[in-house]
Amino acid sequence: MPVRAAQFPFLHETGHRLTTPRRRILDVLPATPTSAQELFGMLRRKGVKSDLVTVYRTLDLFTRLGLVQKTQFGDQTARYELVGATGHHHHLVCEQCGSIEDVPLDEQMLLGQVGKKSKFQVTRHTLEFFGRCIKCQ
Amino acid sequence: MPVRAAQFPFLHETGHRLTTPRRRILDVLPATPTSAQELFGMLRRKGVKSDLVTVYRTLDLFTRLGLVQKTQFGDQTARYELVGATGHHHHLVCEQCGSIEDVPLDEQMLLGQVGKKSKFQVTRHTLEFFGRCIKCQ
DNA sequence: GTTTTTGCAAACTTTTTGCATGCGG
DNA sequence: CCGCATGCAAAAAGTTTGCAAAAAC
Repeated sequence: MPVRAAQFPFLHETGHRLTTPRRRILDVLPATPTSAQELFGMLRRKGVKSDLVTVYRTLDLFTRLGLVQKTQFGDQTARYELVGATGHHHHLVCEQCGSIEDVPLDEQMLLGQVGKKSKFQVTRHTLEFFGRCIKCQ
Repeated sequence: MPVRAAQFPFLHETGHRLTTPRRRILDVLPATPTSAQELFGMLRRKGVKSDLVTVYRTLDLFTRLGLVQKTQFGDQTARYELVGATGHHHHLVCEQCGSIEDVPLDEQMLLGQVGKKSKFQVTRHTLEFFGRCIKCQ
């Protein structure tokens, strides 16, 4: 598990503790956008006793540390995904079946366009596509 | 008010009724992302008695009709804006003061990139930038 | 007249907060 | 041991639903 080994120092370096709940959440966190409730369910199913509040707090911490990326699609649910090996990418969200496909895109040009049009200092961005997946067409 | 005059037939054509609450909401709806609560407050301040539930239902209808665009930034609040004259555009959201700047971008290239990499059929997309506005830098 | 829409109450979902207890370093 | 982190209970915030009364057409 190179991912886990690589993530742990991250906590210590920033003055946070490596606790069992945090390790468990890191164990199940996929690289696909997943809600806190879903993660909580995944832990339960693995027989790990956990608390939804801890899941939220941990995801918030991981997001602040840059380990996790938080996204929101149409609904009012936040989704979290491990940034890990896959790196920065975007999503194709099927409005019929809810499936999510990852897609890497080169958006340098967009950032360049923004820079030309405004003095706004961009630190991050979200880019999501909605429509029909191959199966639902 | 060319906007209002242009919007109203939209309702009738799709079998919906032109009611006072809908007209009032259209009156205050800005072309900048605004939450249901905020709109409700704007109506109150104008002395218009209204109901938050009606605001939600109306915004949902307008969104389905394409009059309004729904977006969600980091928080769990949905924001709605009139699509009207400004047309499709994106947002620069300041994470310090919450101000929102509009920015028109040419994203054809991105859609082209998606088309090359996947058979997914894109119907709409969201693209938001976060960072520091000019004042907050 | 009859069908859509509204307003109110209440439910529901997701997320946040407060605080005593527990665990990591 | 000291202090950050957890778990529990409860609250907050945002949104949705059911239903009788009102208003469009």
